[in-house]
Amino acid sequence: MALEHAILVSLLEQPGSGYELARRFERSIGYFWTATHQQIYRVLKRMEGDGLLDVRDVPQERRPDKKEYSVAGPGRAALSGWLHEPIEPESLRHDLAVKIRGAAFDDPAALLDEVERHHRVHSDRLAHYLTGELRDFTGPDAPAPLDAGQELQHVVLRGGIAYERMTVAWLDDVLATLHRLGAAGPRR
Amino acid sequence: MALEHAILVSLLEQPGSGYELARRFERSIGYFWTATHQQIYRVLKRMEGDGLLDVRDVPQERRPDKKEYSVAGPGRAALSGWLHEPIEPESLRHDLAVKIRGAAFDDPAALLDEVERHHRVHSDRLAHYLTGELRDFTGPDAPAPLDAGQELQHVVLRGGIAYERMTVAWLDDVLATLHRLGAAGPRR
DNA sequence: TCGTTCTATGCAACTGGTTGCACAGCAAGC
DNA sequence: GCTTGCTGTGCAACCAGTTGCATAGAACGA
Repeated sequence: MALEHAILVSLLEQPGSGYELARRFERSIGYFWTATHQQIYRVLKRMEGDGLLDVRDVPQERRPDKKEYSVAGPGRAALSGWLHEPIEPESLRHDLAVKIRGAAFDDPAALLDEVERHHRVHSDRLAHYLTGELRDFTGPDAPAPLDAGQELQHVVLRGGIAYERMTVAWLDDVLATLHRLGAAGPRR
Repeated sequence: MALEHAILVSLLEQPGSGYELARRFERSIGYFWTATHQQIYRVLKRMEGDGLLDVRDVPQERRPDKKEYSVAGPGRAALSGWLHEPIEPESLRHDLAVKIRGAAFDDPAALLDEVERHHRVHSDRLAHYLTGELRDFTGPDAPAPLDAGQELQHVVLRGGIAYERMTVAWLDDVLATLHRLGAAGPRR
């Protein structure tokens, strides 16, 4: 259950409410682990019950109160334990690849729009990551000597950048292949 | 539920039993969608009940009988419908990245073994994919002009190859970063 | 002959994640 | 004044996927 661990890491980097966590999962943490707010609230409650997290009610002006979570001692221990456990190298789960192979039994050209749409999404993500990298790590406003935490965040971000770059290049390959098949023989 | 669709594609490419499907999910289809035999049997049964698949009992010599599944008309229609639906571009779910960010709050050097292990697994997968590519698509024994289905299988395999290559390169980057941090200051 | 491996199928319990819905206060624009 | 959108929290139902276990015949080597 890596969501728990992702939450621990995120709260160690910066304590926050469920809502704030949900927003982080749309951004940085979400680059490599996604979660909806419903799930986050549920897991936070369980983790609090298990003593992994501390909560603090924070009244706010001009907005609803929030519960700010932070990592308690046992939470830190749980994370440390997990870090020392081996995990399975994970495999892809790529619907689009299933579709592409399935297109052999349908009209390959019909996939063009879909593939182009994915291409746009991944290009946008790539641009977004590159902007973030410039802002936080390589640009003039970035902290001059990065500390260990920042170095590690950067190497993870470089992974996201590499992934998106690779995906965009592959989708170019897919598009070229689909065009080639469309030109050769429209359908089976 | 892409497992259903992955099964349809696989059975269209070649009818087979649950057991054979499970083996394919360890190989080619498994490059981009994984499933255990328990799940496959359960889904096959449901799909048969829904009329998407036909079954045929095949007695075998020297081994237990098997049920050979093939795609029925409605199954083909279901696949075609799905191919025309847009799907969400998916995001990574990468435990290792969570661990790497978490290492900032523990001993980064302790991750070295784990990262090296993942590096080996991905290198092996890459080698395996490249062997398969040579055998089925680019080598002298490959069919000379590929048909549409083979072209599409090949472009998907190229995606797997690109993914593994990218991952191996990134893990090199991660290793270098961890070494650098270990040399600079052992722990926080 | 005995343990192991391979083919072949399956159930049951659990857990993690998704989807749909609800409530509430406040701000901003039409 | 009304709708829209943002912050903030949550429940309930469902579904997909994992884990552990069970069975059974045949082959194969120690």
